[in-house]
Amino acid sequence: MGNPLPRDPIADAQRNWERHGWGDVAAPMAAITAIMRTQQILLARIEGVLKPFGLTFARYELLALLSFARSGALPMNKASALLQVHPTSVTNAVDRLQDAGLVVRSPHPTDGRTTLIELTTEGRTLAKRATAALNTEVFGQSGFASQDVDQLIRILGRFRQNAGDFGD
Amino acid sequence: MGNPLPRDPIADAQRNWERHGWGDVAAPMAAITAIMRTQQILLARIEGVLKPFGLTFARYELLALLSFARSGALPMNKASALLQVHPTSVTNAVDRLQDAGLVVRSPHPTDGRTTLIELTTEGRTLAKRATAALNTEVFGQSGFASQDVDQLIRILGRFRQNAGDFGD
DNA sequence: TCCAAACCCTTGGATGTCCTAGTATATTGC
DNA sequence: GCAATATACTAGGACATCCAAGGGTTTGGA
Repeated sequence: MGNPLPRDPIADAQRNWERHGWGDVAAPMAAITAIMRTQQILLARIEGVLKPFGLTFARYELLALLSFARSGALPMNKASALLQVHPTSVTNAVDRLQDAGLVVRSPHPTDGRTTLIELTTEGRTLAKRATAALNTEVFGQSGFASQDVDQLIRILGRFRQNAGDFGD
Repeated sequence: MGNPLPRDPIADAQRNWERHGWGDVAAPMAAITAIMRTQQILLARIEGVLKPFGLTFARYELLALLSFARSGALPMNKASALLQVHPTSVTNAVDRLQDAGLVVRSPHPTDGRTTLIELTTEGRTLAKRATAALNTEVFGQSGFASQDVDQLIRILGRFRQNAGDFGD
């Protein structure tokens, strides 16, 4: 989408903030902006690896989640909570995965309000192959040094907990 | 969108990865997933602060970029490069900002292909107010410890450089 | 018992992102 | 000088996310 810039645009923004009298929040601004940009880069890599499988990241996440459920099935509201996305996003993803024959919807045995999402055989197979691809092509070459990975997990873990993502 | 989960879903995913024989990439997977989730949380906070101004983050970023340009104007392709988004995304944002009277399009004086985006007076004022709000309500209370901010800037800065975002 | 409140999923609408083309203008090379 | 190539912006389409609203199901208190 573009060639490398001559200079780091986020460092420039940080200098601009300082120059305009916001020196006290320039560093957190830069850190947050860097997180946004890093997410964008990582998402693009992930989507690139998943494209040959006909998957997007949103659909892959759902598939992977189901593949780790003992029964291979989960209620939609559970999936929504675990993936931390809006219920309508799950509806959307399930629609497409179902069209692709990777999951099926089935009624909950005891609660008429709830719909279960269940992996099909093809869905389970594809999840396995896509996971292997992501592991070798993205996570296995993340570009983060080992100790930086630990730092990220620690810093972002604490942040997410403070943000109310999970108790414990 | 949901209540806090009893346990950290990313830590769970990491354990799942290890249990299924991907222990060597489980940590980077967890770090990357944490970045995705953190971005989601931060974006929601930012959008919440900008909503009263009638702005989204995408539009705010463009407005802020223009407000730091000496002349208050930038070619669209420059904005696309600096914000590191697709040109069509800039077109989209400019359409809406122009409808809101915050920017105007004007022809480039010497290059007939190029369109300049220029801040209006209202645009400049709104950018200033929105920046103040973000600084006090988001960046000023990011929830990251000062030394963690430094770590993030360092780790993510190196990552972005290796990813080809900028030279230097 | 039974009705109101709570919960679950889906539809429809607004935004944003990217990709692929298409149109217009500049630049380059012969 | 002119054709071929490159660059800039925009239109249309595919996806994803969220919010608001609606219809069906359960639950809980009067």
